[in-house]
Amino acid sequence: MYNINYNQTEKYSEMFKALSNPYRLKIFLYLATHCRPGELSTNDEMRYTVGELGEDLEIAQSTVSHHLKELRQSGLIRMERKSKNVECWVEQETLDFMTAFFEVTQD
Amino acid sequence: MYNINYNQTEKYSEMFKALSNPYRLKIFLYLATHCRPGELSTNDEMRYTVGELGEDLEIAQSTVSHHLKELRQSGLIRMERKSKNVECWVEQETLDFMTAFFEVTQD
DNA sequence: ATTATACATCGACATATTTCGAATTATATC
DNA sequence: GATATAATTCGAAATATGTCGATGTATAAT
Repeated sequence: MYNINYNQTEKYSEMFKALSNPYRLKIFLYLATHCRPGELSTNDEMRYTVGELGEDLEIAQSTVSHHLKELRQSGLIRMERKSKNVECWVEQETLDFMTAFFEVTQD
Repeated sequence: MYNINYNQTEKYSEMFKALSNPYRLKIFLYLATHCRPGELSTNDEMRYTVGELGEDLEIAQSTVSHHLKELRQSGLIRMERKSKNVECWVEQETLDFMTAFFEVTQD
């Protein structure tokens, strides 16, 4: 019998829920895979605005906004207003947290 | 811009949905963490029956059955009838598939 | 101040999920 | 065959989620 941090299961289930919706998963993957290696998420080049995501992924604007909010609340992405736009990018720490989950399940 | 297997996003969102429910996540973690290293899932010792899961996790029996079905359909666990009981265990291949997801999001 | 652009929130409807007791099915025992 | 045990399916009610047009709000430009 092994210790697992059962306190964190709520957090994990929230993040899994965030990724369970096809639109949200697509948005998340789009952000994650457009982060070129070596570049930091602090670099404007690899952030996407709400509008860009809607256009690129062909999702209604209000729907994108709604889903981004959920992704943000679960901790998977971060958002920051930059003048008229709101920029979005993945939260690396949360990714590491997720990766840890599947390490716990190994051996 | 990086290749990602967008064909597999449906499968991934299904698995994430399976883990998004607190009960299902607990069941899955219970199965996963009670697999002691070195033992194979083909070993009866580390399988759990539907009834055991319900008792140990204090979930109504029909609820457990329902959630196990969803975990199985998403490919996260396997089930096999053994006389009166149905034994459950995690599907290692699917775990690897999940782990791969977060490797894709890295770098 | 007016106008334009980008995003968030609201409202509303449709659909899906969750949960568990009750009824049903499968298997074993006597 | 009758009974007991284990699990699935059914039914039903409550709750949650998904979607998007319409409306509201924040910022910038003129």
